[in-house]
Amino acid sequence: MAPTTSTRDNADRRPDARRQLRAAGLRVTAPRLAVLDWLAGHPHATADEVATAVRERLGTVSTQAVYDVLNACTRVGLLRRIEPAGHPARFETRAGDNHHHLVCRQCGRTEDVDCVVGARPCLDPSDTAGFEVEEAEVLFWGLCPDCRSTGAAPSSHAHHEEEGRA
Amino acid sequence: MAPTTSTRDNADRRPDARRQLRAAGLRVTAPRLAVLDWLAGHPHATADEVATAVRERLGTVSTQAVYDVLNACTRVGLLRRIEPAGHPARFETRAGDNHHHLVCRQCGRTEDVDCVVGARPCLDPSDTAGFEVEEAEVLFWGLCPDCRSTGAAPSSHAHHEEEGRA
DNA sequence: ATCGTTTTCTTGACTTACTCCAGATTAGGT
DNA sequence: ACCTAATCTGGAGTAAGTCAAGAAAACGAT
Repeated sequence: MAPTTSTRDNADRRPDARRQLRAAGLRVTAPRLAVLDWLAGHPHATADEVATAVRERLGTVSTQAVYDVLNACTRVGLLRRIEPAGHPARFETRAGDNHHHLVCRQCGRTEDVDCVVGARPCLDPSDTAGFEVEEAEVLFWGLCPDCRSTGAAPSSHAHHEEEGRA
Repeated sequence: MAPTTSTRDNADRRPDARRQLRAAGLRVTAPRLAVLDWLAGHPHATADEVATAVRERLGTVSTQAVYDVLNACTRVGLLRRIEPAGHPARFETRAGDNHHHLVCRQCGRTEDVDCVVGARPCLDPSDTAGFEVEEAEVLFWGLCPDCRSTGAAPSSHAHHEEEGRA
């Protein structure tokens, strides 16, 4: 949040990221380092949040670059993408272990939940319908503490706030 | 798929839908009946597919009307909306029971999976972080039979087909 | 240290899947 | 049959992300 870092390109602040990128066969670039570095301290951020943070550090970074970085890192497994229905995608550096998420229906706030079961795919469908199942994604939907206190209980349907457009 | 029905408004083909709408406090309209009726025989259809099907039956129906119907019915629980990451939302009439889904990463084909556990929320997170958990959504990701045979194994990262844009 | 190749970043248009708005239309109780 | 609220129509608007072409870096070899 508070950019205590100087304006100059501080590409080496997190040697981790550098190493990880190399190991994954990706080139080490300032935007990539900045994304990985910042995301390590701010899990579950949206692409937009990442872009803002990275720009604060590096100056100008194109939206496209941010998406490219996020996609490339996700592809090689350095990042994990979570896409809760109705909310923009969120990214986290905690990838690889198989943990799940708790998502607030209202504000989209996302928290980690350790896997209830254990190893991936962690659950088995009773009938796979011929599919080759690769992963079980578990999402717990609810209301975060903040949204709970701000009224608007999601209990029964039809409260005047998500009311179609009548 | 084959509209064996005559072109005229066959609003009564599915007395079920009529009854359900009334019970839910929604007005009985031709688009609503058509949507519910068709969807009953074509689960996991996208809004676009629904629109096409409904137009085949009723002639002109606005996109907005389709979305309104889908949203209204979802809101009162006559329909369930599934929104797999990276794919448009899908709708099904099997709502209320708590079953899960199997989604093809490639083509988005969706199939039902009966709940492994039982009653909602069906799973409990170890630590709710202060959230009021309401539902556990389980999505099994994989490849459907068709996409499996069309090559493109999703096994390891970086095969030339989802290659960012290099 | 410099070069050349390959990957990555920039700019900016475009797409998809929806939602919003204002006004015309219609359902259904009385 | 009427009235009024609920529902549709048509068209613009939005959010989130993708595509494309060329400029600029990064890496490896010289």
